Amino acid sequence: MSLEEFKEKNYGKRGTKKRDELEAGYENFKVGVLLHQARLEKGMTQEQLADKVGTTKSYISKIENNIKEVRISTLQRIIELGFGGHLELSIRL
Amino acid sequence: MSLEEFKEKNYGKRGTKKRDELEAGYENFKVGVLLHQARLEKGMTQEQLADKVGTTKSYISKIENNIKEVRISTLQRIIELGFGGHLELSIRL
DNA sequence: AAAGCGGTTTCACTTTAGGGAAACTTTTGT
DNA sequence: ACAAAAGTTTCCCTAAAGTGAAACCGCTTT
Repeated sequence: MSLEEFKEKNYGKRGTKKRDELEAGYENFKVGVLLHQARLEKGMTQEQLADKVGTTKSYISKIENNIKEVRISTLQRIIELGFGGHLELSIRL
Repeated sequence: MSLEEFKEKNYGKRGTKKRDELEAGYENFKVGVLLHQARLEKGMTQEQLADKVGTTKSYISKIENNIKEVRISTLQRIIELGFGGHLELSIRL
């Protein structure tokens, strides 16, 4: 899914400053999108995910919107506890 | 490559406390291994990599040995600037 | 219209990644 | 055996992640 498709699908016509900023860094953007998409696929709310992980919905929101950079271990923890899945990492040279 | 294979290949018979600690968290361990392996494949020293990324060899060493947790954006930057590659992230549900 | 729900933002605090310099250790090459 | 190169560890600082509580914003639903 492209950045444009994602924006259209998930944010429609609102368009705040924060979302515009996101366009500047697509790589960073992907982390939030990844989590957002996975959560939607599991049909969970931010609060449900937060409870499973042992955090708050405000924190989940910040990650999905790339307000906060995230550690690899943090993303792994969220995916494992929240979804029962795991994060795959690989380097493409 | 498994944890055992990696240990045998890279650390042999020495076995310090730090390396023992690494066994406790294989997931974390993988980040260091990933970077270490990529660097060896490129035939670079820690110092050469550090110079390309704009940091120091001491920092690279800490990441490879999991002394420091690393942010996703940091690992991306190292891979892009250091190797000209990119980090692939995916969630396995 | 107001209560409820999902999501976002703000404020505020603590911990730790990011970072370098330098000393130290291990490995390698001659 | 020794010097040089590669890698590790320690010390130390600053900026940002990690984190929650609570207020707030839109949208439904009753």
